[in-house]
Amino acid sequence: MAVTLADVAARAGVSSATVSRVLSGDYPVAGTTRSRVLRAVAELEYVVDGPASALAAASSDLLGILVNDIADPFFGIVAGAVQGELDSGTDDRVPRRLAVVCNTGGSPERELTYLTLLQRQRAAAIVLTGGAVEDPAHRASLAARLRRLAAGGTRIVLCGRPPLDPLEPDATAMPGPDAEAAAVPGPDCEPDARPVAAARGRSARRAARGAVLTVAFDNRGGAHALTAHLLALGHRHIGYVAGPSERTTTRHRLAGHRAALAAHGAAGPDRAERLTVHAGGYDRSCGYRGAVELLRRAPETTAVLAANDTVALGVCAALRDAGLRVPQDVSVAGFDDLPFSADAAPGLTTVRLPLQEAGAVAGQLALGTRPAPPGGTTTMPHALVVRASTAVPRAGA
Amino acid sequence: MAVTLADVAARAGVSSATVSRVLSGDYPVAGTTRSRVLRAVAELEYVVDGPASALAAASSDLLGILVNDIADPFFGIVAGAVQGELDSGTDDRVPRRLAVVCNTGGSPERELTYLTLLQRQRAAAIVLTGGAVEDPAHRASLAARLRRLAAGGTRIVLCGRPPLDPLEPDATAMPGPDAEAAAVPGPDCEPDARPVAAARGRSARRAARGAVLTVAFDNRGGAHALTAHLLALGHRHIGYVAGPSERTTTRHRLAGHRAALAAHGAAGPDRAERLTVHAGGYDRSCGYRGAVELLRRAPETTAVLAANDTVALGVCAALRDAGLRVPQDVSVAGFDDLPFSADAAPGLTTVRLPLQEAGAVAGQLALGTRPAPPGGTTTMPHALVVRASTAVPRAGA
DNA sequence: CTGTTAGCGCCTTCAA
DNA sequence: TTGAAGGCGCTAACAG
Repeated sequence: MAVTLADVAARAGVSSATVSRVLSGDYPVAGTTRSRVLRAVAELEYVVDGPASALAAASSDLLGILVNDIADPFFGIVAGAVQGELDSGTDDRVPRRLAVVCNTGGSPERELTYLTLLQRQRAAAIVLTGGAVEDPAHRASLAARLRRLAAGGTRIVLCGRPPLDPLEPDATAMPGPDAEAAAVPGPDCEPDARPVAAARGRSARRAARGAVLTVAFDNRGGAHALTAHLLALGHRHIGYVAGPSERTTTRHRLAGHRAALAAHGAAGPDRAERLTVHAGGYDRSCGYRGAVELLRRAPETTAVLAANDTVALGVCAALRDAGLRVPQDVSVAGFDDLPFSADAAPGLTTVRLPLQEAGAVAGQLALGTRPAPPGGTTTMPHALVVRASTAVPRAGA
Repeated sequence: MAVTLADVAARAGVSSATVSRVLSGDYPVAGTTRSRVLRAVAELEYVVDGPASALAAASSDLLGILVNDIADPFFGIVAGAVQGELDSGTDDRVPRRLAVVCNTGGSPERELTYLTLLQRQRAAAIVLTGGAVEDPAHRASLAARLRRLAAGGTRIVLCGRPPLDPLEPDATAMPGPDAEAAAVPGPDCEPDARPVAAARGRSARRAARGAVLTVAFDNRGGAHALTAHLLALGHRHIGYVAGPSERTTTRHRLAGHRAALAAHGAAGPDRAERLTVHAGGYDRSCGYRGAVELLRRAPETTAVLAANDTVALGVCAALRDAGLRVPQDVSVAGFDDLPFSADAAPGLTTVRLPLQEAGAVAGQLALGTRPAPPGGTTTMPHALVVRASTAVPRAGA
């Protein structure tokens, strides 16, 4: 049906192997032959058959990107940056690799499902972005799955979620470097993760092969900085509209928040608990509902931290609808610094995460363009961005 | 390296053909055999080799989605909806198809490039979303390319851009139905497109095969409604911060705007021209710069229409920075009704486009789940959403 | 530098 | 209902 290598070969008067070599580029071919082949290719409008080529070469040029919500700019920015790396490396007009963006909707099952689909396509690399679901069963099966894929040669990169748990000593028969790579805790590891001292130091070079690499955000540190900012302004009744409770992102940000409160000698755990509302998701309506609930529970609240910028907008809307002004009556802060945050009215105080950069790094790691970092984990810096949505609490408070 | 069909067959004590049949499902196999095979599959953690299967079956389960900017929620929402259709149809836990989201960045070359990549992967269908570039050369080569793909059996769906131009009578040797399908003008066709009367009526059923289908937005109508709304409020100096000039979306929205002005006997073409600023893109900063330029050219402006909601936010920011209040001093309206628009302060008056629905329809068309519409084009309705960013002009104006 | 020759892993007739 | 066998289009040795 379609035109094949053999057709081109016949037209150019060469063997199909020669055509293949011309097309793949990385093999010496005489100039005249090459141009003759290229002409035939053009005349016949030949397009390589990806599946056949992948089968024969036992490799593919697909890069998978898993996102929790493709409609959320957070993921769009990261995914776009990952994809951008595909086009950069090559000088050719046509990038060789294809990025496959898969929308899991935050569902663990779909995450696993898409992993299967990508494995089926023999994806060269897979980048998992955004917070991970914390359910122990899923956590374990996902980790096992990823390790197996990595061991099979698929490059695996986690972007925006903590590294895989360290392996149990006997969990793998192969003396692979995965264990060490995963064992050095990044900032988003469990606070109580015991550093495996013996594992350090010898893995940096080997980590690139078979290891699960990580590009982490400092969610904990960001939330800490944000809370410290509010405390410094004089706030003592700080509410927190958190994301879904079973997500790593949620827990780490909350932990940073609580740590800052504790360091300040501010609230006891039960009060902090009362001032924390778990929204069901990361969208605007969750923020709205969360704020309503928070005001009901704790009308004395003078500041609200939100799970992210989108949620923060919902919080602002709820406050406005309740007749409260931001920041005169209540301060509000978000997280991520998405593009619209600067344009909200008032401009949103937030923590900027370098999404673009993180995506680019993840992409390079996935392509093998960038050496694996020591320990397997790169941590991106955060920056507190103070805008107009936070101010000193009103006098009466 | 990986476990193959033959391995499973050996384990289950059957032939590889039987395993293949069990896995593909659509073939009679004895119950006991089937369960034995499935057990072997599970024990070996067998995963089908996509490329091999695509090669042998001469078909693939990849669906391509081209977007102009994956970080823009407009595209995220549409792409997410398209992808959602893949998971719905099947009752299985594992959807068979994989969506490939490709980010063109609005570049014609990359659009063509990704088309090649998808063709190479033998994608079953391709959905092109968002406004198209209007450069005649690109337009022609893209159309030719899409028609060829469609003729080759790839389902092609345009979502959010106008249908392909009608074919020249002799442009194709095959008596394919494409010509008719593309010939019935949707609302976003050229105003002067001559309806090919003879073509009507006989194509609806056949359009599904080999035709390029379209899901269109009524950009023209939406802009008309928005402008009429401002005119009704009493505005007479209405500025327009348009998108990049060479995009279909830009031109159609602008045309609707101008038509409304003309119908109202409002502005002469030269004045309308002076009040129109072309931003270089669809992002916030373009809106900001566009508004600054507009204020410079026409300080008497009392209302500004923006290319879309994101641009509108930039416009609002520029106005605020210029000491102007929205809507007291200047009214602002956007387009699309993205989620954040409701939360802007003031809430943005805009035109709601059913992005989710359009994406779903496009997905169904691409999967063949939904019959092709008569004429090949489905037009989605728009709705004017009036919020707080538009009001009557200030008294002095 | 170029041609020849085997497969890659699976699907799909064709027989049994 | 199941098995055997050929080939999908390409790449990667291995010769020449």
